[in-house]
Parts: sequence; structure tokens; C-alpha cells
Amino acid sequence: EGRGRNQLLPRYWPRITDQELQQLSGDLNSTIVPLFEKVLSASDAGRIGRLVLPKACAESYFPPISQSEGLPLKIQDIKGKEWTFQFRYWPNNNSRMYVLEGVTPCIQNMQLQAGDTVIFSRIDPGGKLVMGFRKASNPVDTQDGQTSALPNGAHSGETSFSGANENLPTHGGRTNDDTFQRPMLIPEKKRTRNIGSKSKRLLMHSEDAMELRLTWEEAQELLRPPPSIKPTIFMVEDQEFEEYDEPPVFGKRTIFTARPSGEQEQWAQCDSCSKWRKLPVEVLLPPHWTCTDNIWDSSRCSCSSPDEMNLKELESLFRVGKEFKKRKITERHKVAQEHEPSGLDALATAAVLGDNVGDSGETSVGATTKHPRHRPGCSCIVCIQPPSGKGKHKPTCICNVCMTVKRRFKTLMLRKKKRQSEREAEIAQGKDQVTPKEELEMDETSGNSLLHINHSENERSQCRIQMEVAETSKGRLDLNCHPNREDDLLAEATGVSMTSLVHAASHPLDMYMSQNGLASLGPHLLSQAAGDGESEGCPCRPEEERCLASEDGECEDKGDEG
DNA sequence: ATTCTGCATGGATTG
DNA sequence: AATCCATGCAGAATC
Repeated sequence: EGRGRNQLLPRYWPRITDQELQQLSGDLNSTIVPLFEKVLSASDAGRIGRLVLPKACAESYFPPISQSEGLPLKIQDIKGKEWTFQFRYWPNNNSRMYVLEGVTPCIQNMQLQAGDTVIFSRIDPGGKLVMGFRKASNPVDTQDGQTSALPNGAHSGETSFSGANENLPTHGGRTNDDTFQRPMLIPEKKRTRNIGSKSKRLLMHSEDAMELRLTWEEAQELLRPPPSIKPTIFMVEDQEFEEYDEPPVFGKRTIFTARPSGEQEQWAQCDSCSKWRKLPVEVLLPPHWTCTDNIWDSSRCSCSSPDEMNLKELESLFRVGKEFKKRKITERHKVAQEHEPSGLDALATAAVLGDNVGDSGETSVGATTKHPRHRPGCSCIVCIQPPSGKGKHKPTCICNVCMTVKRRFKTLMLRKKKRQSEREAEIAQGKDQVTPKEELEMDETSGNSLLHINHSENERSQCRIQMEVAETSKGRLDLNCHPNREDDLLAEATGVSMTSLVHAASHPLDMYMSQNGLASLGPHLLSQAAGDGESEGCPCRPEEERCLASEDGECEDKGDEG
């Protein structure tokens, strides 16, 4: 528009093709007059919700305001939704700085971020303001540092006035999965300043968060040695290392799929035609790669060659690949656990892995411990730290935690005894039958009647009760459980004889532990039960844990009532 | 402790 | 040198 163009800096000139304009005008049955556009800065797209408007643009196209408070301005987005922003200014060096306040919901709705462009237009007749956007789409060339072909570092990307093309997979393009990268544009100038302030984080949309969900392993997959730089080879403890003078560069992101048979494949998307091409698994690609670079498949070394697989099939294979990878990680985890020293670490393993031990491929789904709030990846102190407690509590320790556990154990056993007496009385009245299994367990001469021992496990464990915890998949001894529930769980699920429990309960704790080789375990169990005394503030700590570690055993009292 | 608000500051750009 | 504008900052408000 004549009024503005002559006044505006070129960087604010709206860039919209006649074709797009025509299409839009046709769609809306009206005339769209592009006014200006602005590449969002970090502060524009941040959570403050203030979009700084170029002064000339604000004064040219928005209503004149004489008060700093300005006025509410209704602006329609590309989906027809109307937003109300506060259009105002701040006095600034004898001048004005114009801002739109309250833009956060709109920015979030459009899923815009720093580097994206907002485009202000006007619908005629009516003069209604409309706000479109263009996502930054092209990668910043980090290698040669050349400026963008377009002013202000803006790259031509997908313009959206309709919203229809947003986030939809184009032919061979990104899907809703987090597999396919979307390089984030950082304006060439002031690149370092757009990273974000030191004390605040940029708002991340869920989509971005998904894209950031990379493991180190995956991140490593993107790194390539700097081109044409020879590494220096040196040895550290018989391991060969390559050292480069230049930092690594990012390579092309590929995806790995797996056939149901487990056969792995690697796929890369052509930068030119966006078709996906299959590659050998071990291949590493440069950042820019096209079909013509496909030296591994002569029948598909040109963009004119058809797709080997359609997107759906590829996504399906990718899912299989993901499952395959998940299984591998789980198995690796299991192997690592098996190589752990027994004893305390086994207890820690049991606590951390919980029911998921042996549940391959599903570690990310189930809870890890007795409490569902502990999950794989949980970083709370309970989960990240094995309940070693080594050296912290001795069997003779009389600290509050130790005394609480001992008291609790005693109460537990007494309660078992009481309830068992009641049950046995009932059984005696009914049928007087004892299973052979129970008879075996009632071999009191062994002194080990309480616990089932897996001998192979036993070889790796110093304490039997711990074995019970680690090895029994159905029921585990869990001092954090509510006593009443625990009674049933422990006894019924593990098949432990109630008579043996009664017998065990008749011994003092210390005697019981010494009989069962538990002298060294006491402190560890204590530390496990008390979260090593360091997890007091852990937000994910189960109620029962807190009760157990509490000095006066309030929960215990409750349990006694029941 | 975090977020909001109203500027102030200073690097970048323009004339 | 003047101006713009991205972002910092401090006090107030709110959680």
C-alpha cells in the first residue's frame, strides 16, 4: 500500500505472492491488503506476551493513539478467530515504542516461535485487521555463515493465511510423529541474542518439546566429523580416539525402521524431491542429500524414480523400528542390572524396576516401584539413588529411622500372628487340610521357613529377604505398603505359609534377622524404607513412605486400629 | 517464587 | 548522530 511502503523499511514489507493474494481474496470473497510483516524476536514469541511493533507500521496502519495505555485492538487470525490485543506504546527516548500486549494465546495458538513471521493485513471492505503468519522453514546454513537470500534473515517458508497447510505432512514431509526434523530458524544477525535470556526459558510448544526429546545417542547420530579435516589419533587406555580441531557438524537426520523380522533399515529424505530412500544402516549422510547422491540404489538415484514405499508403510515400519529400539534398550538395561552386584543393588533394582522387570519393551509405560508415581526415568532421589545406606546404619543403630523400622516390623509380625490365628481357627473349624507345599515350608528346623529362596539368586545375594524382594515377581516385601494390605499381598501372592509367619513373628526382629542371615541387610532395608533419609522433600514420595519414616509412626497407629 | 508492568538501556541500523 | 527496537531490569502484583 502506497501510504506505508514508502515509509517502511524493506524488512517490514509484506511478502505475499499475487497468487496467494488472489487465492485468499477469492476464499474470503473480499480484498486482502497486506500491510506489513515482522519476524518474531525471542521476546515477541516469548511468554511475556508483548509483540513489539515497528513504529512506522504501527503509526501507519493501526489506529492513532494519544495515551500510553492505548486501546484494545481486535485482530482476526487466519482461522477467523478474533483476538483482542492491547495496542499501546511506551515513551522511549522522546519517542514511542509500540507494542501489542496479550499476544501469547494467539502466538501459542498459531504455534509460532522466534524466527517465524507474522503478517498483518487488512480486509477490505471493512478495514478489519487480520494476522497471518509464515513459519520459518529453511535451515540456517551453519557452515558458511552466509546471510539469507531474503532480507533480515527470513527464509521463504510456508505462508499460512488459511492454516490448512500448517503442520500437515507434505509429500514425504514431516508427519505428526517427532521423527522428522524441523530446523529452527535463527535470524542471521543477533543470532547469539536470540537464544534466550539467561534467566528465562523460551516457551516451548508441545510440538517443539517432542522434537527436543532426543537421547544423547540420537543426538550423536546427527553429528558428523567436520568436512575435510583430518583427525589427530591418540590413545587413552588402549582406546583409540579421534580429535578434531574443528567442532563436529550436523549431518542429515535419517530414520531407522525395522521389519517385523527385526531387520533394520535406514531411510533418508531427499532434500530436493522429499522422497524417502532406503540406505544401508551404517551410512552417515551429509547435511544436504538428494536422490542423486544415492549411490547405494542405482534404481533410485534420481528424483524421478518412484517411491519405494508410501508414507504409511514407512511410518508403520518406523513404529516397528521404535519398538525394536525400545526392546534393545530394555534388554541392555536388564543386562546391566544382572551384572550389578547383588545385595543392596538388587534391592535397589527391585525398587526401581518394580513390576517391569522382565516386561520388555514397556518400561516407559508401567510404574517402577510400589508407587505409580515412580516411573522409569523418574529423577527423584528415591529412584536415582540406590538405597545403599552403607555405613550409615549399623544393626545396633538406634536412630529414629532404625527404631521406627524395627517397631514397624514388630507390629507387622504381631498383626500377622493375630490374623493368622483367626484364619487358622476358621480353617480348623472348616476343613483341616494343609497343602504339601505348606508342609514343606513349615519345616521349622531349617530356620528359613519364612522365605522362598531361589538358589541361583541366592548365590548372588547376601541376604535372603532381599532375594525375596528381587526375585519374586508376584509379591515383594515392601515396607512401604500399608500393613493390612501388605499382609494379604505378601502372604497370598508369594504363597508364604501363615504358620511360618507366625513362627517368625514370635522371634524378636534381631533374632529373626540373624537366623536368616540378615545382619547386614538391616541398615539397607532401613535406608530403603527411609529413602536414605535424603528424600524427605521428594514430591513423588508415597504417603506410606513418609509415614514409615516418620518418627512416631502415625500410620502405624492407624494400621493398628484396623 | 514467579509473573506482570513500565520503563531504561544499549547494540544495530539508518540518514 | 539520531533513531529504532530487542531485551534487561526493578518494583509491584500475584501465585
